Amino acid sequence: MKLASPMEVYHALLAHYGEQHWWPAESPFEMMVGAILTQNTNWNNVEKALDNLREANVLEADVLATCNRETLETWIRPAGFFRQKTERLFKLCMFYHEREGIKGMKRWPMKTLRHFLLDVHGIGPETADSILLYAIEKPIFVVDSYTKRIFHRLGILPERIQKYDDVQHFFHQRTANALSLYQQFHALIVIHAKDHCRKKPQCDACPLLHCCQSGCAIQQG
DNA sequence: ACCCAGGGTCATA
DNA sequence: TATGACCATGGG
Repeated sequence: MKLASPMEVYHALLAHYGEQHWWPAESPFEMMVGAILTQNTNWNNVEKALDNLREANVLEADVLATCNRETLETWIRPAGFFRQKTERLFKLCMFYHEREGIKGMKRWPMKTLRHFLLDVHGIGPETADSILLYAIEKPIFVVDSYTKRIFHRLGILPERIQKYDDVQHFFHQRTANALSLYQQFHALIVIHAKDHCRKKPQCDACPLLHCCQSGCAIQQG
C-alpha cells in the first residue's frame, strides 16, 4: 500500500516508533535555548552545550541574561556558530523578560505571539513554531528540512510548494488542529530521519516505504 | 578528506 | 522574488 496523505504517514511513523514525549528539555526556557542552539546543528553537539549551561546553573532567563559574553561563548562553543548564538540567546532573554515569561506569553493569541517571536533577531519561522508548539503548547505544525524532503519524495507534497508558510498551510489544511498530534508528528519525523534514514539509507523496511526503499529521502536531498 | 547537522540573516541581481 | 555567502563545531 502506498502512503498518500500526511495522516497516513503520521500513523505509519506512530506505529513504528510509538508515542513520543518531546521536546527533550526540563523546562520551557531550556526548550527555547535548545531551539536556538540546534539551528542547523546536530543535536549531539547541542547537548554538550546544554550540559555546560546546566553545570553552570545559568538555564534561567534572568541568570543567563547577566552572563559574561565571552564566558557564554565558551560554554556553547560545541554547538557551533557560537558568536551568533550567544547574541541570539541574549535577545531571547530580553524577549522572555519583556513578555513576562511563559505565563505572560500564553495570554496572547498564537498568531500574535508568533509575530512577536519573529520580531526577535535570530528567531525565524521554524524556531518560532518549535517554541510555540513545545514551550507555549500551541497547536501548530513545525516545518523542517526533513518534512519537505520526505513529503516531496513521497509525492504527497507538490514540488511547487516550497516556501515555509505554504508548506505549513498545506499540513494545517490536512490535519486535525491538535497539540498532541503536532508535537508527536514533528518528533516522529526527526526521529525517523536520525534513527532510520541516516543509519540505514538503503533499508527496504523503511516505515515510510517509498521514502527509503530506493534511496533515502534524507541522503538524496 | 569529505559531507552533514532539528536555520537565519544579509548582500546582490 | 530568488539565489548565494556566511556563520563553526563534531561525528560518520
